[in-house]
Amino acid sequence: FLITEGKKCTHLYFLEHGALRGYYNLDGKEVTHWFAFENDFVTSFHGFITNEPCVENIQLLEHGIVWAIEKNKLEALYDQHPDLERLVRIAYEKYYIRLEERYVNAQFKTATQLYDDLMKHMPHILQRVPLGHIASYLGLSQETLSRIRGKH
Amino acid sequence: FLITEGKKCTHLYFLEHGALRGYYNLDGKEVTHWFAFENDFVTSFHGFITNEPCVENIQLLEHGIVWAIEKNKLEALYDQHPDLERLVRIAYEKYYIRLEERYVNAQFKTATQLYDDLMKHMPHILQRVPLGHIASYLGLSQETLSRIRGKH
DNA sequence: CTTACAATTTGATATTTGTCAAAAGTTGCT
DNA sequence: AGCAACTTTTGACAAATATCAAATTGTAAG
Repeated sequence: FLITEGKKCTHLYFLEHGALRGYYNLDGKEVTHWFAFENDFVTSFHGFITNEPCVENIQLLEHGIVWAIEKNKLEALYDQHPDLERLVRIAYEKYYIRLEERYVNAQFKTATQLYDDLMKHMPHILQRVPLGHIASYLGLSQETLSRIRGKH
Repeated sequence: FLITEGKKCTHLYFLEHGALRGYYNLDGKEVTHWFAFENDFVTSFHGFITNEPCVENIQLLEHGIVWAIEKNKLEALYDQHPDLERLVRIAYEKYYIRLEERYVNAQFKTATQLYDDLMKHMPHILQRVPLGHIASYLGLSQETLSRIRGKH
């Protein structure tokens, strides 16, 4: 685990190699809300940004290489290198619209469409991650996802 | 309308006073995906960030005051004033976690919980916006929302 | 190879929410 | 007041997905 529920989240991580999952507990269930793979920046954004104890867990799913930088140090670097701050601003822009797209999809597509989209955009995920995690990532029950998958 | 579907979205707006709604068309239906009120920054982020023609419409729901700045000018200002870029970075951070929260709610709460949360966080919305818009904002049909509302 | 444990699939049924159609309520205008 | 257009509510029914339980399959260790 990189981060666990209730702790402060003081680092931004960069995943050089491997797979991570971010999830939190809701009514006793683990709800996966993202996966990260090679070359992703990762943290519990809510905790990192607000400095409140974080609500989610970040779990390593494979062996991998992760780099970390402390929030304080990152902010000190912003002062020295406006270029870096620009890079981060642009990263946020990209992450924002990516999330926006996921939001719209989750809300208005059927289970089958969600699965097909995932197959198209992240086909490798199916080999690397157990089905239950994928189901909760898509907001479906594992049984529903299994049935959808059966129809091929 | 501040922005309509298919056009380039070259401005960032600041809503001093009034109410806006952002929506797009899906299978012939209008899907509202956000509202904005006093003191919100607004644009069609996807279009603004990628420079692609935008997919959404931004509509004024009341008389109001809106300020606008062109993307080019804003970026020129970033070069002159790193402080401004910082401000924008921080704004993106806040918008990001707000969207993240909405995402999780939409996916894992029941219709009734969504409505109760909205009542708690944006009670004024009900006086200012027609029910149909609110329903699609929450990802519900208007009939479902009406029935939920009836139980009080 | 066999056993034990975990992950996935299948089946039966229940719940939630959506859809369509009609009725009731609002609002603004003349 | 009375009409037209729009918004909200109500009812009957259909569809999608969740839930619970059990069976099956996959996997790693000894």
